[in-house]
Amino acid sequence: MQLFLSKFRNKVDSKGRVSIPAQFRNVLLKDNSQKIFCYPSLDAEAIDAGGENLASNIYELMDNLDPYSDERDILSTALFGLSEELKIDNDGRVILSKPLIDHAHINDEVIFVGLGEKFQIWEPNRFDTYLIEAQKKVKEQRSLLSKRNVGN
Amino acid sequence: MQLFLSKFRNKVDSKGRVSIPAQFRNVLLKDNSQKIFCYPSLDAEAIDAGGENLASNIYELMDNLDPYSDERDILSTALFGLSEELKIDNDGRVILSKPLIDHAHINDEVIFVGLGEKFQIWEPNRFDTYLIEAQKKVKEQRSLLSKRNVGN
DNA sequence: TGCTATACCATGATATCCCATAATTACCCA
DNA sequence: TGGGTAATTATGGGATATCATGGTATAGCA
Repeated sequence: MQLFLSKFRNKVDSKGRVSIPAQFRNVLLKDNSQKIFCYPSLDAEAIDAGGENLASNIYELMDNLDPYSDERDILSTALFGLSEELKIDNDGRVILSKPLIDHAHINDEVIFVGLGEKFQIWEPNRFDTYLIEAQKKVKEQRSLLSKRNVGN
Repeated sequence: MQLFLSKFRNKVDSKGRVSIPAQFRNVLLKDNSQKIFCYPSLDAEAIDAGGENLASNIYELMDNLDPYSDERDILSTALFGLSEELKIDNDGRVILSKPLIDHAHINDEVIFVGLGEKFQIWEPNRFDTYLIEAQKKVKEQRSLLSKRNVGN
């Protein structure tokens, strides 16, 4: 499978349309998908997105639950109820839904960030601060790791 | 099979009519259904709904139960006694019956939530509280649910 | 008559489709 | 290697179709 890599900054136009980066579209095509599957990230103020592949991973999760149980309803509310399939138009654009825009605080520009088998859509400033935080954490962990590694 | 996904907020007009979201209607069409099959949710103050597919799944479930068991009696009363088929009119709307409205405490607006093979109809405020619970639960169970994708 | 359900029509908002353009990138060949 | 040409891409705008919603009219029924 081809992976979503690197990041791109695109505009949201007056009609709410955003171009999916061409590189990402190519990955989606291999996935034979004219849509992207999206949902609000659980840990971040961003949108998680991907193609058929990502979608079917989530469907599989749900398949493991008892079809008519209370538990399944609750989980599928949060997973399916907040997910969307956005059609990609002929020019390679999608329209983000209001709930997704709100969750990610998106205004008139977004960053697409490749994460391998999925990608995220961020409001640019939030992504910057997130990135700085993330790098800080990596450094901390690395110093922990290297101290430990001295021993064995 | 196509799934019910995402959520939509629609109005109930003075005659009690509600538009079924177009996306859901498309799923129902694949199911060759001009009606929706509805019943009060067992565990929630909401309405469960779906197409032919949902109805036949429930019949099937019932068939597998011991004909003279309490379990079957209870389920069949709870589901079939209270279930209805609502016609979808030419403009894509249905009229919710009084019992369904009462059970879900519906007023003049509703939320449609896709849950995969079925969807639910909620009074918006009640849905909000339920959703918060659902999200909490997903986060708790994330480690169980997802090896890869759902989380980060 | 009143009530209810159904069919039909009207409208504003939104989404979708199609085309145009500028900027960038890929390609080719001298 | 460089330079010019062609293809791709992101972005904008206008026209059209779809959708949710409200209203009117008609028919059935008690």
